[in-house]
Amino acid sequence: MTDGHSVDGQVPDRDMPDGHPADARAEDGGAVDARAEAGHATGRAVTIVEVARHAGVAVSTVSYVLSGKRAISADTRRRVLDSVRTLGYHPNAGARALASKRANVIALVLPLRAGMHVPVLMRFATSVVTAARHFDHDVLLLTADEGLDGLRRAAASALVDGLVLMDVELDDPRVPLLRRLAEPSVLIGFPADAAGVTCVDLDFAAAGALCVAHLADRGHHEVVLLGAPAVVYERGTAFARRTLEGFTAALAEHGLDGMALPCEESFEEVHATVSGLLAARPGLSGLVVHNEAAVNHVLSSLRQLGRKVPQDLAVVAICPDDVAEPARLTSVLIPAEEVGREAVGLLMEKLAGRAVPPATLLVPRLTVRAST
Amino acid sequence: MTDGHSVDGQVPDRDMPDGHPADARAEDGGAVDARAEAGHATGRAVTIVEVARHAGVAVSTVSYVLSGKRAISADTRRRVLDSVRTLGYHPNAGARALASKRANVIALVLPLRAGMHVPVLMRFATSVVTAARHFDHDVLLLTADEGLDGLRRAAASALVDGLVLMDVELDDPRVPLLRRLAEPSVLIGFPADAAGVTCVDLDFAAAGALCVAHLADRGHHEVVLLGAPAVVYERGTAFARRTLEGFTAALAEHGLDGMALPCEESFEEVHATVSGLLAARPGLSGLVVHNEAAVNHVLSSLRQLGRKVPQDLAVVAICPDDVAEPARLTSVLIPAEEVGREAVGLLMEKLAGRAVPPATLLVPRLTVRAST
DNA sequence: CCCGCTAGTCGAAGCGTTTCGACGCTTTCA
DNA sequence: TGAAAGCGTCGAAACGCTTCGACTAGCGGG
Repeated sequence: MTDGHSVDGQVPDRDMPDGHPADARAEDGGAVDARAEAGHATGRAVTIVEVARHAGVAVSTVSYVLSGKRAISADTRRRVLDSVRTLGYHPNAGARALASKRANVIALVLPLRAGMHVPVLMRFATSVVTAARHFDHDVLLLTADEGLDGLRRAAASALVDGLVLMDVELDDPRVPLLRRLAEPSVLIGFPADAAGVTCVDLDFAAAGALCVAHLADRGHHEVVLLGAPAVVYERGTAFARRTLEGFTAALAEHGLDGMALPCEESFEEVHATVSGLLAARPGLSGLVVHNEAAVNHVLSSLRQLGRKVPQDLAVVAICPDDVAEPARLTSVLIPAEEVGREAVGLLMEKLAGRAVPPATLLVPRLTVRAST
Repeated sequence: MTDGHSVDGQVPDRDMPDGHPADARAEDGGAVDARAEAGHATGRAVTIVEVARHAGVAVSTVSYVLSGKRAISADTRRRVLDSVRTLGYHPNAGARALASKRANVIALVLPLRAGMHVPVLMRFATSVVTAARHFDHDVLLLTADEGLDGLRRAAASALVDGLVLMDVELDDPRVPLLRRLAEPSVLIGFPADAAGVTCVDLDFAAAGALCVAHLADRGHHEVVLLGAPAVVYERGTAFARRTLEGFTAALAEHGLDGMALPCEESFEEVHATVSGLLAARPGLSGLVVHNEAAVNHVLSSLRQLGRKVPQDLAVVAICPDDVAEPARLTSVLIPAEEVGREAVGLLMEKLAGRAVPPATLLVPRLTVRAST
């Protein structure tokens, strides 16, 4: 409940005892960086020349202090850093990009397509932003509307140094373009032909298999996978297909009976699917749900049909923890944070000119909760 | 699947079999020709100097053709534009920003807080991106993690020209900062003290009142508002509070009996709230739901409790159309697209140095569907 | 004692644009 | 018939930073 304000602690200019921030004058007294007019949004910004003058050194020395690319004596370094703080200096991003040929910005390309679970997408997105900031990079948001031209434009104009793409399809038109782009890129998800591109994702095939193995362990003989909406499969979305493959293979491997069904996201459709399924398969005792939006509906539906979880039916979900946890669902976590971090990490490696593995598959982990 | 190549057609780099109109510098000739591979992401990018040489004009002329800031003869314009296309020229964003003091990038600040409905947030976000692109601007994504420092940094380094902030609280710590920033900003939502900042949002007070009026029209005498999770109110989120105010005022105005309740988002909690409510208020006949995440649970819950909508209970929702439509809910639309577009439009006006109204309230519209 | 190092610093040359002032020409209009 | 007022174009000066090469000391090794 104090969440809304927890951020404040990190912020120097809101330390006022009462809620009403006093006027700018009072704040400036306290904050180190505020003395220069910089604190007050005056017109012109502080430049490196002024910092150099203030510290009594050459412009290049300031630059080297800030970048650490050459040795600087402790004394000089301190003086420069002091001046930077006193004047409230922030390097001009455009000038820096022009001179260094690095914008320190990466593009996050996220097509918002039907059937994708937006909250999960956003978790990826925020983890990418956070990770990028750790490398002192910012994130430019590119959406589908502009299509390939958006990527081309951002790359060609040196607006961004590299790209992270989400929601990759098996036959994704962006992939051939990426192969030809000078800027490095990392995909979250796997296209059918991943040659020449760098990909990272949860190992969904292993995840599907893991769910089956868990249910087999628990002694179930007949299990069904409720997956993404049909449109997602038709489009060839990689993660959905791969889960399906892993699930199917594991079924055979463990000698279980079962099948997979796509699953829409409205309560009515879920309910129809579930009740149809239960009617058709009286022996069914295990359910794998790989659809964040539908998973709660599935549980409601089972409740409404009078089936107890896990007594009558065991349920394993493949979804983020914040969906699984409140519902006390045994689940394979979708590690959005980790994937985003990994993607950015790989991109930074490529930007540094280092080689990276073309494919990174994160090992799925299953957490047992109350539903199996 | 041919998409990946159809766009390539726009980069006419195959016009070259014929020699280019004799380039004076033989030595450079190689560089120009190499540009033919521009479509193929070769190393160095085309610069305005090469375009100027290719078109046989001065660099400044190319710039003026592209910016339209000075009159250029039709003939020259055509030649320059041809060269631009032939060489696949994209102005360097950093250089442009440095020289013009405009990055052509705006920041989208979106704190991802508990209780906010992410899909709705994303609709705002994408509409902001789309609108920004119409003004030839890109969007930098800033999240909460960096807090105020993120804003300060982006603004001070001239990374962005202006900011759009979402999910504004009544007492938002970002507002005082914005007032002091040189960069213009627009808030989506209203803080308690909106002096000195530009805000735009749906008129939630009017929306709440509109729902009550509609129910009163339908002859209901006792109505309840199911709102956002409690934490959202405690935090002082403006839109939640304002809906509440509008609702309460309208209740009095129409002489209706009723009250407002916060509402959590899990099915169990919703169900508890709803059944408690029905037990406590046997006369209740109308429900206003302002909680995108809970609205489907409310309907499930009513179904489970054997209450028919709208016969036993009328339901009006305040939510985006894609939630209301499938459920056939009478609703007041949250016009995310329109709000985003308006916010960007206002920001562009401010960037152009023009005055804008400090507050823009979009008039709510109610769509009658099957639930009332 | 000279040489070559290294650490620490400086000056200046770009980086690719935009934009300002200037320069010839034409038109226009007192 | 000039003066004034465009029009279309050019050259060059910024813009604020990074980075390269050069320079100076101080120092250890031959």
